Amino acid sequence: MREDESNWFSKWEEELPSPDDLMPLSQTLITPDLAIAFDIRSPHNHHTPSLQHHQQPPPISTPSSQPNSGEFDSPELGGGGSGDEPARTLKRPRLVWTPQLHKRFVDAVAHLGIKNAVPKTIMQLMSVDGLTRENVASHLQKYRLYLKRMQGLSSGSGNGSGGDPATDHLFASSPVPAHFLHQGRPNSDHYLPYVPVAALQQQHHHQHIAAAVAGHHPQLQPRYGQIGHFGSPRNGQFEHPFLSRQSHQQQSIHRVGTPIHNSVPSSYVDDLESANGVNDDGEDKIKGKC
DNA sequence: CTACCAATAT
DNA sequence: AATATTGGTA
Repeated sequence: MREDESNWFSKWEEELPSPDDLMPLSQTLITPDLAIAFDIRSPHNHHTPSLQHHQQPPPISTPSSQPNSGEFDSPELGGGGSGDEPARTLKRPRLVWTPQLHKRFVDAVAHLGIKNAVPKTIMQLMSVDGLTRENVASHLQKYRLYLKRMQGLSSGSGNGSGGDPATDHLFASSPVPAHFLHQGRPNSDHYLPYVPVAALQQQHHHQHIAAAVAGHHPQLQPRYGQIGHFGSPRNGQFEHPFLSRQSHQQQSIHRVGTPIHNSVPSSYVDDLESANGVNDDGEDKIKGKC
């Protein structure tokens, strides 16, 4: 009855996302306050990678030049206008869940186990700076619905089109760990594999990826201004300019049980996965690293 | 009081 | 449709 333990461990090992793939991801999500505090209102658009700037009223000031190409809106800047900022009360741009981010999310959930996969924990495990609990909670909610939906339908074949564009979207882009589909472990004790690290770290390495790309799907996701150079026109798949670590999140981690302290992986390897698109799931390769 | 979750709003 | 925000509850 309890051989589970050995089992899950084995499974766990197999499904290991590889530490490199896990921990140190970071996105350049900047918190508004921080940005402001640092005065990063860059006159040169420092566009935040995955954040979509919902600019305020772009009243006028059409930036002139290039009607079509660069739409980087510099929010209020542009030189023009808004001299004063709303100082406090800034809204954070909507987070865009890229396949990469989602992957991280799924991995985190998978490794935490559905049971312990709650927003706060997930958030901490993801270690994506700038990510808030609410961001994760919201996504988690949707993800759960997706899982449920998927359980009910296993029949494959029905769909003729080979793709359920309407059903999956982003979620389909990352393999759902099998055990997710039927969870059976409501109670029982199973030790926690490990507890997230506190994140006490400060690094000042300036690594910058500059532009990375952004080829957004021409078909979906219509407006995006990013500079579209770089093309991988028909290549598909997007990449994001990740990087930059700036940890600022700090909360008490009092969670339970087995205090297996683990240390912070200092790896910096970003997983520039090729984001598989639809099809070809290609789980990650597990890099056996011990 | 903090965090979760489901519902609801944008 | 995808995220955010809110409200009730544990």
